[in-house]
Amino acid sequence: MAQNKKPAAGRAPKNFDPNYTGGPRKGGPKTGSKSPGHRGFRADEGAPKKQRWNADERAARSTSRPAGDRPAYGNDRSERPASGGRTERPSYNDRAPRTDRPAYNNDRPARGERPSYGDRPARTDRPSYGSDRPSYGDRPARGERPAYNNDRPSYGDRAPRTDRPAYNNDRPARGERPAYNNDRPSYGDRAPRTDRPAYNNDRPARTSSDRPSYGDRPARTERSARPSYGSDRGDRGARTERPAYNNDRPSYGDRAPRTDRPAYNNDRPARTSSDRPSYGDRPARTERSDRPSYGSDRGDRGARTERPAYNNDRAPRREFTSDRPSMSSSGDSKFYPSRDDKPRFTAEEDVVLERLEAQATTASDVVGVTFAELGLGGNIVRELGLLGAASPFPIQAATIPDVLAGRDVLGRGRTGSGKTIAFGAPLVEKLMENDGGKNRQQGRKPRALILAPTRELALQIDRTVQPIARSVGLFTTQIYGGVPQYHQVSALHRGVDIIIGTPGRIEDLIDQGKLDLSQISITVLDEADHMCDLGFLEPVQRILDRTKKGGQKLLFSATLDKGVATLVNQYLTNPSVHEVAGEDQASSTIDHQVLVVEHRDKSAIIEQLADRKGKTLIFSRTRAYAEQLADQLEDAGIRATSLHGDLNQSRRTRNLALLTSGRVNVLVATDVAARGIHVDDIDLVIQADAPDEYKTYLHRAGRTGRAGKTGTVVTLIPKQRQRRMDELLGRAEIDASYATARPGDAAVVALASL
DNA sequence: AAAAAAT
Repeated sequence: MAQNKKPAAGRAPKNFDPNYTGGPRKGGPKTGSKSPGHRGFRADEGAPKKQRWNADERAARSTSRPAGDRPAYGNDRSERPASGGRTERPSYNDRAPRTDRPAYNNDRPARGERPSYGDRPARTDRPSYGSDRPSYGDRPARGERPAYNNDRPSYGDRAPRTDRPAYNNDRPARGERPAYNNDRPSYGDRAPRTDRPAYNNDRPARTSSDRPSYGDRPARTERSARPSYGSDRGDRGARTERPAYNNDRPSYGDRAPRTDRPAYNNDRPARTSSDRPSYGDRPARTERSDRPSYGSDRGDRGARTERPAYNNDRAPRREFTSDRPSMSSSGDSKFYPSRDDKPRFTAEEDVVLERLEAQATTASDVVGVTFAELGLGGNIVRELGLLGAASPFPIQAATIPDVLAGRDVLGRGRTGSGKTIAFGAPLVEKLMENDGGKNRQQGRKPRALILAPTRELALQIDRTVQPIARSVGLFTTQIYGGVPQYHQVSALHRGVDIIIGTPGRIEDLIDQGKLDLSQISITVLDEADHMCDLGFLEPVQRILDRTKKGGQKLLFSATLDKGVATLVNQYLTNPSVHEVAGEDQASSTIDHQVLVVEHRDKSAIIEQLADRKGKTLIFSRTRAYAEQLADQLEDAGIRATSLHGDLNQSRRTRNLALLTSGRVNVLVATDVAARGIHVDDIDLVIQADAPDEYKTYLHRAGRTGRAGKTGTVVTLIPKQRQRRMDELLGRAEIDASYATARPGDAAVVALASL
């Protein structure tokens, strides 16, 4: 229970109260008797209140040490037993629910029945829920759930526990569990757990022996009163515990979509057609809508204005590149002369925007150059060496001097080319130079901000930037959602120099008055083009508006194009643009293959591809499919896990760590993992669903073939998607080989044995 | 569709 409180620390206790009271009361007769009487009369002096405060304090303490979760939890642990709550726990275990468990468990085994749960009263809600599903707006609630799951999991999972054994068997390597326990501090701490084994053994007997004690409970009396289970069920709807169960379910709720999946898949074929219409958004499309029949459509295709348009785009693009030398000499500030072109494009279109005119740096240009020569201080250079960056990569050599000179910079470097250090190191150097000593005081305001599109990326950036910052006595903190605010806020209170985070929580803290960006003199947008996409642009603009006027701005991305023109025009002054020359297909270490498959063969082929030794990253378009695939692979005996936005943050972090550490070899992810995430030695990327955007393709593919290593990208597409795929690969300037594949084909086997 | 805040 204390567990529940912990997570609640940063949030509204509201959510937890119901469960909380529900739990304790039933578990401990004492609390049960107290609550009715004392609550009404004395909220102030009652002993219960003290306990609560203690619990809060505990929670606060534990949350205050996120960095050192374990120690904090450890403390909790020690307290728990002392609290005596444990003594009561047993009674908790005796809870009616448990009695039900057996029954519950019995139902569970037939997980497939779950759907049958739908028949239950509680489930009835689902339908409505289901209808809400479509709208993601409701999801927010979901975000919570996951959180609930963290604590509860242990709880709700209890029934599932029966499953555990099997689960464990599947994941022998789950050394994580410890980590898992950490997440579930309170839970794991529970005596019951240790007892579990014993418990289970007792169970059979227990039911009979405990029953008497059950009889003692007031509530129980009611239970016993229930003549038939059937009636019991009727009551279930009203059962307070249920809600709790439901909370656990959420994870299951995710499953619901699964049911839809089949339908979804079925729709797919149709999709191709529906997607086409999306093309209709294009000017040329207007013609299309006129076309009554598809057949006629095709006939017209040759004449399609769009096509040529594509070609036209590309052609100039190359010219642009070839013009580079002359252009770059023309001046930096006019890199966005063709703004007039913009209106022609809509945001959704996957069109190659003109490349930003850039100063190209080649690898040969930086031979022999050192970080020190670029202007970085001794401590930073030393730290970079420790991080494995002995000498600068081209993109770093290109941008560091300009950043140090205080210029606004746009940097484009292929995935895995070292962009984080390219902005991180000079950023720290600059802050240090401006640090007159008065900036070390407590509560000083942050002076640099690094924005990223996903939490994992923010975390990863911090892992690189923090040591660099610390080497010169500066502090960083992460500000992103999905975790309690407390630690972040207290860090801000102590005073930090560099903030690394995602837009949502940063805005949230600003609105709460807990974060002041007025002293931010350097702002970095990583994956800048993505940050300019619909849904991100406005929050980013609001955040930039809060930073110091005239502050330095750095925009980085592997696919930096004129999609960032809005921000550039609005916030940057005379930016210098850098890229690394010679980064094209020819220099790539990635092999691209497209497998044309029958829809019904898709899952079998994915399974065969993923059943291999090396690390494999699989991308799916939706969270639900990612989850389904991960389950499918696990069922097939392949150690796999998933990464997507339906998981709570601790799971996301843990699952990613599973792949990083090699405890699983397969990660199935949504595009949350497409950009920036670095995991060593991923040698195969499978796109279970083809991406819609060429940039997405490039970023997903960029998860492999890093640091000069080789990698393979396999994209599965249905036959009717071939043409779209051609276009996309064309825009990405990638040459891929096509093959039609069936399960067991040589091509599939060969890929799996890579 | 996904991501990004939380309640």
